[in-house]
Amino acid sequence: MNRTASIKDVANHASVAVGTVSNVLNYPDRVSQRTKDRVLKAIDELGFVRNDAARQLRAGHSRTIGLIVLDVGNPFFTSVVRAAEDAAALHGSAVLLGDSGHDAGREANYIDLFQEQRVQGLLISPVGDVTERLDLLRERGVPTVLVDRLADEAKFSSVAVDDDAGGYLAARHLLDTGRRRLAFVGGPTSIRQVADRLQGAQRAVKEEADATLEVLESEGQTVLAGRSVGNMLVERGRENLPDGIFCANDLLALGVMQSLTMTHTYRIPDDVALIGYDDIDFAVSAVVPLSSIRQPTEALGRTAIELLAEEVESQNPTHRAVVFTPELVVRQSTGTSSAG
Amino acid sequence: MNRTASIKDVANHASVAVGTVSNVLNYPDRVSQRTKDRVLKAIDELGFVRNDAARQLRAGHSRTIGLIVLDVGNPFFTSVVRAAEDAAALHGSAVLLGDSGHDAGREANYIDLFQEQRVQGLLISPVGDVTERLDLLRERGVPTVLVDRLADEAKFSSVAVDDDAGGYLAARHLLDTGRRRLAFVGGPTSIRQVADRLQGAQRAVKEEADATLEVLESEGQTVLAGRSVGNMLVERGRENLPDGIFCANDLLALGVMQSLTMTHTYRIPDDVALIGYDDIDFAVSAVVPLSSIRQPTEALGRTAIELLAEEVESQNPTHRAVVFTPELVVRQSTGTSSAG
DNA sequence: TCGTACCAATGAAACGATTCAAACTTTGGC
DNA sequence: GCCAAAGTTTGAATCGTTTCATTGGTACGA
Repeated sequence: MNRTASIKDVANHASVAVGTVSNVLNYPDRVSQRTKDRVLKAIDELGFVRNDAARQLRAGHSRTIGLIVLDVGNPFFTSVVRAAEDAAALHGSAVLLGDSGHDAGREANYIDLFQEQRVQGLLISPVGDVTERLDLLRERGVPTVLVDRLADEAKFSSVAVDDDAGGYLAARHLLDTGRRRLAFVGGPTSIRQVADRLQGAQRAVKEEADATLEVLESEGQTVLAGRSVGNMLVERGRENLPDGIFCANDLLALGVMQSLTMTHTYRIPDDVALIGYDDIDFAVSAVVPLSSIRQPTEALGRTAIELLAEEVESQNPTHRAVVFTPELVVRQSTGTSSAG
Repeated sequence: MNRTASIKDVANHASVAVGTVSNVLNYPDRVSQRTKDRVLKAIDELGFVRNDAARQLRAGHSRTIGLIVLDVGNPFFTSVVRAAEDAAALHGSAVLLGDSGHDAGREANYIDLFQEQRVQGLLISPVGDVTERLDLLRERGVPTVLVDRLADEAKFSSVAVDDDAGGYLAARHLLDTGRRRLAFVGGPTSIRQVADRLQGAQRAVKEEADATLEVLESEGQTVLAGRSVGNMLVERGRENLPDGIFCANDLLALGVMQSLTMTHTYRIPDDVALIGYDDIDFAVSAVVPLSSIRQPTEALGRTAIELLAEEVESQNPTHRAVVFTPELVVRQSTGTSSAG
């Protein structure tokens, strides 16, 4: 077999017109059972596969949606992607995935590629400030939904998670379990997520007259950064130790946990309660299973697709910004002091 | 602006023929500087973006390569993807990424989608046994390279990593640092990777007359599975403890490490050396930085693209199977007994 | 028997690029 | 000033679908 079969080959083989073959594929109800059978048989025998380029060219629109994330390795995005794919499948669309890796150049490449492919629309978790590029997309009429980033509602729809609420949730949980001398670990605070989570925590702490919140700025958001903050706490000694620690993400929390438990100086949660953020897979299998704040990633992905579908279907551009509230996951690291 | 500009609009706007616009885009050398400038200006003013569907339809082939992996969340695949994207970019192609999530249905959907898109070729890390489906692809003339899976060289090219060599490397390292009573942790051994790594380890142990290798089968490849094996070891007591442990992956090793160090009964590497496999990000930030076997994921991704390019360019199907040897990464967990 | 619906099937036109033979223009040698 | 060669530009044909006005056939009621 030399060339892949075309719809014309199928038509000849089944002794029908090309339009009929097309109808079998797109509007089966318009075709009688008898000819439908013949055509399907011919398709099977010739191994015909629809040429999407031709279909798209004629139909004027594709069946694909572009999705550009900052890092496919990040479980947060992995989960969003999975949900988006499933939701898109329900709409009969497929997702083309691009990984910008926080690199503006790669992101630009993907935007160009997806434009050339004439995707139905674009879901993007943008690198830094790309207002100009996104404005261009808007002018070109490519419906776009921002993921994990709030947008000017006059211009774009967006889905995001309320980090302030997440911070509040974490701190409130520590307070509810009787902790009063809290510490926040995270940094740099120039990162919006970190700042918002801190702000939420502060809001919760203000509700309790006798509660305090100390901010321990970390150098980055890694296990090692967490461990060095933890080591510092160990050195400060027992009387200066907070009784509840909220870390801006789980990696930091795992690092802090390593420092505090490695030396066997302190016990979690008896001496100090610990809560992280993101609920990564490792949280549950830490030495002391880690309480955390879980982001509704499936809902994010699903809703992003739905917002995009809205934009695609309706002509007049009414944008919506959907904000989700994260969820508290309680594990042993913030259990009520069990040692008694 | 209603409709996106076509090449014809550009031609009108610049007062040239459509063929000239096409030449500007594809063969700039054939066009004089003067008209090139005029055309580029028109392209800019109209915001023209090439319609890839039309180009592909006429040109007969696309500029995209399909890549289907088992799990984008797995750092192994993330790294392969990244390398493949970069290598493809050098060839002027873009990678469309599909995540089968170990699900044959999703995999089939992506294969269909990519066929309809008429990708240049397919890189796939297949779910289970898909010989039939892949044979179909071969008949249809879609060049295919298997990733992380050896293939019948008469049919497909493939890239893979030599797990036997990796197992040998790990065990040999333990032996070289003076350990003699080794243990292998992993399971189920029905997984090819696990079996091969074990086999390699056994080969190394046979080289030393006084060395032994005990197999501790785990239930899965998770931190928790590792921890339960570790707890079992702790209970066995010091005299029955191996002095070197090789885990089939890093998660298991981290679990074993938790058990052994949590109780402060044993010290790593003084009482027992520990080495994992995969060199995940967490390995370096474990309580005791974990030695591991690193797979050459970048080389895998790059080579897969190159093999595919070979198949696309040459007509006669000569397939190659490229096998890479993994690399030993020494960290503290197998350091020579420093406590002395 | 005729007229009217209705249902199926037809096939030419269109989508927007690339390709390529042909037409046109410029250059340089004599 | 003429001619050939080299360099540019042209525009019709083509890729494989979808779309849709039109045709052919059948059934039913008058």
